[in-house]
Amino acid sequence: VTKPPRQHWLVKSEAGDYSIDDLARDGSTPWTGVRNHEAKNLMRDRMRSGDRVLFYHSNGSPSGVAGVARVRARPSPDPTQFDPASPYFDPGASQESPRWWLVEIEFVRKLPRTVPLPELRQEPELSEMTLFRRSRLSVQPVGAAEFERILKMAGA
DNA sequence: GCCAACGTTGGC
DNA sequence: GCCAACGTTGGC
Repeated sequence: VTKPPRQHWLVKSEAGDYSIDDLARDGSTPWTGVRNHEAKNLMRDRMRSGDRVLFYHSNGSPSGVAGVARVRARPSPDPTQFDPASPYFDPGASQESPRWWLVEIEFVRKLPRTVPLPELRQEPELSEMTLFRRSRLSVQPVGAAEFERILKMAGA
């Protein structure tokens, strides 16, 4: 039996909203609130338990990759879509046919330093990253070589 | 805080 | 089905 190839991802969060330190404290967290279909489809259909994830702080000064996480467990419906009190409530979703899905994200480590976006942009090996072309996609694939390169840049 | 990019909504 | 208006994201 051959193992499936390891996949790599990047997820974004504003540090003031939910940071790598928050994830370290919680251990793991359901990645709620994604309301973009492409990002949702990646979580529902492509992510596998054990996949490695770069944790990116967006809208920061500077923005950048701050930590490493991993995917845990199977995709499940995002419960916030059913909660009228949640800002992520979706009146068009139902328990029978959920519209939004998530995976659990588990803390692995905080990087020795946050690798800032301008530095990522300057690195030739990273020139094809989805991050630069699809800046608003909050869950996105990352190449294995890109992933390793960024860890090196962080001094990890 | 500003604004460009871009995804979504809704009128027609 | 087109596209203008609008809201949100995220870099700076």
